[in-house]
Amino acid sequence: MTADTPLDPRYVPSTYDPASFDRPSVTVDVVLFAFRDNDLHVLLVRRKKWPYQDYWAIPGGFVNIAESLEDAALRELNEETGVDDVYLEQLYTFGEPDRDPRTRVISVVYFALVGADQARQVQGGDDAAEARWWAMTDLPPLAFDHDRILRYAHQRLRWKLEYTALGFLLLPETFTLSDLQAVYQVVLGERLDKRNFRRKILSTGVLEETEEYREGSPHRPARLYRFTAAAIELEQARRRFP
Amino acid sequence: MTADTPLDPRYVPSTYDPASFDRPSVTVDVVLFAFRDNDLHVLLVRRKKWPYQDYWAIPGGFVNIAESLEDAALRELNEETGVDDVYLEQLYTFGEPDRDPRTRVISVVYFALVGADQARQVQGGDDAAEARWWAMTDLPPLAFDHDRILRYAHQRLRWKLEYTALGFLLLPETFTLSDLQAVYQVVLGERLDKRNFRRKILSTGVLEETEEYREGSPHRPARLYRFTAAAIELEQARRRFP
DNA sequence: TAAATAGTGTCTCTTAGACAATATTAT
DNA sequence: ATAATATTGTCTAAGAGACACTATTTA
Repeated sequence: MTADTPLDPRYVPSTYDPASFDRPSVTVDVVLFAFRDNDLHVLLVRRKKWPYQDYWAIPGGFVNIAESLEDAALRELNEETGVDDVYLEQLYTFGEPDRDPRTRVISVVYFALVGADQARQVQGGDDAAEARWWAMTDLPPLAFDHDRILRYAHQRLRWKLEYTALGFLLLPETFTLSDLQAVYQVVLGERLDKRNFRRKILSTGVLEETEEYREGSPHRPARLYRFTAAAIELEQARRRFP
Repeated sequence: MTADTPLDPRYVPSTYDPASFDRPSVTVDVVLFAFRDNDLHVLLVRRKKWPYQDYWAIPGGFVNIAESLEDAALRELNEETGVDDVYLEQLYTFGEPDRDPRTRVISVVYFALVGADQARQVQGGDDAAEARWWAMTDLPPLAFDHDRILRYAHQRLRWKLEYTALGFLLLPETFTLSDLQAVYQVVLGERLDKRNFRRKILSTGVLEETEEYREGSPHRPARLYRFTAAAIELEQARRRFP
């Protein structure tokens, strides 16, 4: 019985087709989220060639042969945005045979979050540029199966905010609790009670008060908070375990 | 700035080495768990060739060019075990450049659970055979980075039992609540209170009573339960969303 | 009747959610 | 003083965990 396992030299898989024994290509794509203008945004790039010319797509590219998947993701990201310090985790690997009309492409997709202040580099070109931020509520037509990927990434983000206190990853280094609540409300798509929200977030211990306030508005200034370094470390460790 | 993205024809990655511009190979591996002899077991196969000759490894193989990743996983699994109906989800994609000494191999690893009664086919050969079950508490030396993969799969299983009621996926079609509790205790590595365990599991609604009892022991017979089909459907749907 | 496992209920503590009034600033 | 947002506490309901005795079967 064990003689017809794939490890046996005599073994020939029933679906084997000698004419098409190419190896699939592997890309690494990155779904990068940020919170801008009170809305959740994704970074997309415009395609210049067939297929899906002029459609928008999740940034990504081929893995170099001597580079880890995560390094590839960080490199791609840095090339697109200049961003260096992001929260990154592997999202899912998409490999349906017909997702790219050119050839078999397997995409290892990463999920990244960046603070609103860190990703200014991309902002410059804006509409005419090749890469820009899009509000998740107002996406353009997307190339390949990228709408499905984006929906899944969005779901992962929702899940993350529901079960962890890591929403601050989408905000600048300091922020008010109202800022943070806005992130949660937009991502989760529901209104949250202010008192319960504060109690819950503060009880996790991932935030600490600064001595500063956001001044300049015609109302009481809000205290600024920052996250504790330990918070991210812990989550990264948990995620990166494999 | 966008001129040096990978989408630009002029772009040359800094790590590019023309001599080694092979495409990575892609394998699909499957970590298959079952609960046998009151212990958590994994299915492993023995390698016949270099590298890691005679070491044990997670079963897997190359993806056929026209086959989805999930189909590849199911095919590999069926070839090894004859098992057809398993719970399957994608676990993680491992792609460190040096994890296989022969060439760059990227492994999309799936996580599978099978009822103790369904995987008898492998059981026959036992020690001399090429594929056999190993208790997680007593693993042999493993090929490649497969110990790491196994630890991660084990963690995922722990997580799954902690947050869902899907432990029955490791059991035969009918089982007693004590059987199920044993699964949870072994996988989670802690003793559970019988009353609390039953209350919690039954409250999820994934189980239903049968009219049968397990007879033949010198004590009160235990009622047999089965899971509701809806339970698995739901979890599969949740997982497969992407 | 002894041995062995099956089966069952209550109390307490913690946590999550509903809910509204006061505080502070700029204009 | 008015407008606007910040900040704070209590009550209630539900869920999680600790805990021990009775029931049923075979040998």
